[in-house]
Amino acid sequence: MSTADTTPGPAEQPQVPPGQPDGTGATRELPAVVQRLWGAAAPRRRGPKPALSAAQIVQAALDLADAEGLAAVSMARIADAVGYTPMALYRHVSGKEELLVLMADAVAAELPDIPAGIGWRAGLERWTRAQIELGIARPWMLELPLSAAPPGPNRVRWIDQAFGVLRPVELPADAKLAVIGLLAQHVLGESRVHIESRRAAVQQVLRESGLPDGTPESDLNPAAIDAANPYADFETVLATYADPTMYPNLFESFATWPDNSLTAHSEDDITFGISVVLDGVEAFLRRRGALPDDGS
Amino acid sequence: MSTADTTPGPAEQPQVPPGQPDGTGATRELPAVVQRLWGAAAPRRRGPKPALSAAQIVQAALDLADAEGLAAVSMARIADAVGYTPMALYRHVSGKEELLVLMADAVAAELPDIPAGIGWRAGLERWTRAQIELGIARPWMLELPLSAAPPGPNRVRWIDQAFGVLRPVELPADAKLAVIGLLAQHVLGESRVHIESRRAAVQQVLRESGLPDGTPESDLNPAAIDAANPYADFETVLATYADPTMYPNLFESFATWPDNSLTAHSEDDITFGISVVLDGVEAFLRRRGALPDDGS
DNA sequence: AGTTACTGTATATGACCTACGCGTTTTAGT
DNA sequence: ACTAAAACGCGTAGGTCATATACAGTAACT
Repeated sequence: MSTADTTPGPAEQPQVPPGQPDGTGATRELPAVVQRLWGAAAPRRRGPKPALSAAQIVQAALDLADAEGLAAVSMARIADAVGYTPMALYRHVSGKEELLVLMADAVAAELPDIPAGIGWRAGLERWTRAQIELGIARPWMLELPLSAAPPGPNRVRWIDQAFGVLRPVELPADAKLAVIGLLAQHVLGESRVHIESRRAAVQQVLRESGLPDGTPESDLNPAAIDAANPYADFETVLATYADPTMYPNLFESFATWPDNSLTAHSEDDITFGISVVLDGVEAFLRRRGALPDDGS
Repeated sequence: MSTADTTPGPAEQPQVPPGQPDGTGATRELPAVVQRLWGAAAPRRRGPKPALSAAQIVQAALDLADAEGLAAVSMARIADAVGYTPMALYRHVSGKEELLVLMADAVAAELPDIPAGIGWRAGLERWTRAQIELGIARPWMLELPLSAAPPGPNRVRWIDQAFGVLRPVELPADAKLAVIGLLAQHVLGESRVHIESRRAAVQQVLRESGLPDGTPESDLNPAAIDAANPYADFETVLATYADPTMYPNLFESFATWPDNSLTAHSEDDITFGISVVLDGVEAFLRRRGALPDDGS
């Protein structure tokens, strides 16, 4: 409910679709979805007052995705949720693709503010971790076909936060952007791995307890899920099919394994990933002489 | 989806576990797709000799995906390509989900061997770069819903290669696996960014030259694509809608930008990402005392 | 021979996105 | 106040998709 219900964008650009000629000559027509993303301040027009709104539609889509996954997000289901017919949605959203883009930006609104003055490393760690946690809380985000999705206000705000963290670091802006982009990539992969690993663990618990496939995760013992080995399938496959002469290096490592079994991806792995990447970033910053003297 | 309640599927006949149950006690029923992935040597049975094969189907799917993207990969299109009816495919593949898993493993067969003895860092760089290049060559790979996809022989071989690279490094196997997993994540994000950046550049060239949206990339001047600024949309959006007071840190960095414009993601960014991550890995290895003395 | 298992096919179902056109409602311009 | 334009929500329908089901032909085994 606290999400983007009303976009109070001060940049109220009434209805002028093309960018304005502001000297830079960047007068290029922007996709319609961009206008919808950026406030697109409703210019009072004729006709009946709309009973439905894009925000309502997006909210219903978010609820659906949270409850039943992205596959459940269909125009029909959304229309049902808001109490209208499927075709009514098309008055407020150009199509499903645009809806997904709006969803992607809407979730970014929930990302927290990074407090200033906590240092670049702690700041970047918070920035990265917040995104990973968001990805874990809303696994469907990773399924979004974000191919070349235009940036929305909330996502830009999140980038702005990263630049805020990097404010005391003396580095050209393009280098900062490269670092931020690197962390954003890491986030994507890390939450993906975490989610898949958890899904595998849930599957294993389901199989062991003999419950049907559609059992909701809430019916399971959380401790059992944490204890389950998400690599169980992998191990079984290797033991059943794989030939040691075919994968000599893998089996050699297996042999020296403490208990011959793989360890689960967990919270510790998230910390591991962040710290390794930030170590790399720190090396980069040092090499560029970008760290203040107290940043040793 | 797993909504199929106890639906055995049309192609469920060979319940004979094709692999040799070698008495390790790990006799757990594996998903049917695993059997198809791992050889699953067809036991000569009665009936007409199959004219079609799973390999043909997968190949046709790969061709389709390469030519027109993953969205073009439908059972009907594949059937048309191989000259059979859509339902014929289900005799060789349990469904579309399995087909996608088979595709994912099939492309991994093209990954090269990493030569031994080139050192852990150069080896891991090759390993990482090869994957990124594969992702760029086949962008649809990143759209695959690989949720908890079981590993296939080619993918396991690729993991084995990584363990081969890390052979001289003294590290417990689980730590090696964590490092490999971290790099695999990085690969995912890096190719994704690269692809989206390129797609944006193509779009920009298309718009500038006034060509229709469906124009194949091959009709464009490659030099123009390389020269195009993939951040053009981002810049225009910021200039048109964004308020500097709303994104102070971002605009401050903008102000000190050399030429006030963003730089393109290119080959250099791939190198940057790999080197930063490997720097982090190196710091980790050093901390664990895992590097041989000559590895300074 | 008969039996059995396996092949590819034809038909059908349900879900999905969305183009098109309709009647209705409200406001802008006169 | 009156009119006309514009926007609203809806009904219908068409196309694509994955796949369940029933069927006819074929090859091996008994």
